[in-house]
Amino acid sequence: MKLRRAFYARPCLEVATALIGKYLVHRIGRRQLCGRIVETEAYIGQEDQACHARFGATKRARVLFGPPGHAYVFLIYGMYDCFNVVCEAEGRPAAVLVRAVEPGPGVEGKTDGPGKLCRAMHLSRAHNQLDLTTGHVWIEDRGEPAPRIAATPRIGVDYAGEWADKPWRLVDATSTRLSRKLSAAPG
DNA sequence: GACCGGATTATG
DNA sequence: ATAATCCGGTCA
Repeated sequence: MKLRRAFYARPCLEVATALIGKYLVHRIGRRQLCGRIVETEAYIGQEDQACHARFGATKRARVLFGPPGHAYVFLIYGMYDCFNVVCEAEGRPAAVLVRAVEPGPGVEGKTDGPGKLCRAMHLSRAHNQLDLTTGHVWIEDRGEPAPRIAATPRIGVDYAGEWADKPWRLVDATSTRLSRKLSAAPG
C-alpha cells in the first residue's frame, strides 16, 4: 500500500532505512513505472554541511523545510536530476536521496545511480514539491520482509568536513544493483 | 553581475 | 583521469 504522511514524518535515518525494499512508482497516464529501492542517503538539517539546507531556507531548499512526504528534485552538474523525499517534521529540513532501484516492469535503462534512475523512471524537476501521498508519484509497501541493511559513508560529499564521514548511506546488502559495490567485510 | 563548484555519468 | 553543462549560492 501507498506510504502515508506518518511514514515520512519520522527521523530521517529511520526513513532512509525503512525505504530500502519499498517500491517507487511513477504513474504516467495508464502506464506505471516502478522500481524496488535498494540504496538511499540521508541529508539531515542545517548543521549537515552536505545538505542543501545548510544555507537556510533559500528558494531551492525551501521544500526541505516544508511538510514531509513531498518530493525534492534538483539538477546536479548541469545534466542530471536527483530525486529525494522530504522527511521529519515541518520546519526541520531533512530529506532522503534515492540513489538506486532495481528496475521493475516497464522501466528501460539502468537505475543504479541517482541520475540514472531519474532518467529511466522519467522523474525530473517537474516533480519537485509534488505530494507523494496524493500525487502521481509515490512509494508503496508490498509487505515484503525487511532486507538486510548495510550503512556506508555518503557518496560525493568530501567537501562536507566531518559530515562526509557519517554512515548515512543505506543499502540492501544483498542487492547486485547498487551504484557502488560494498567493500568486502573485514575478517 | 561575475565567479565558483557540485548529492553524476560516460568515456579513455 | 577528465569532459560535459547549468544553476544556486556567494560576494561585490
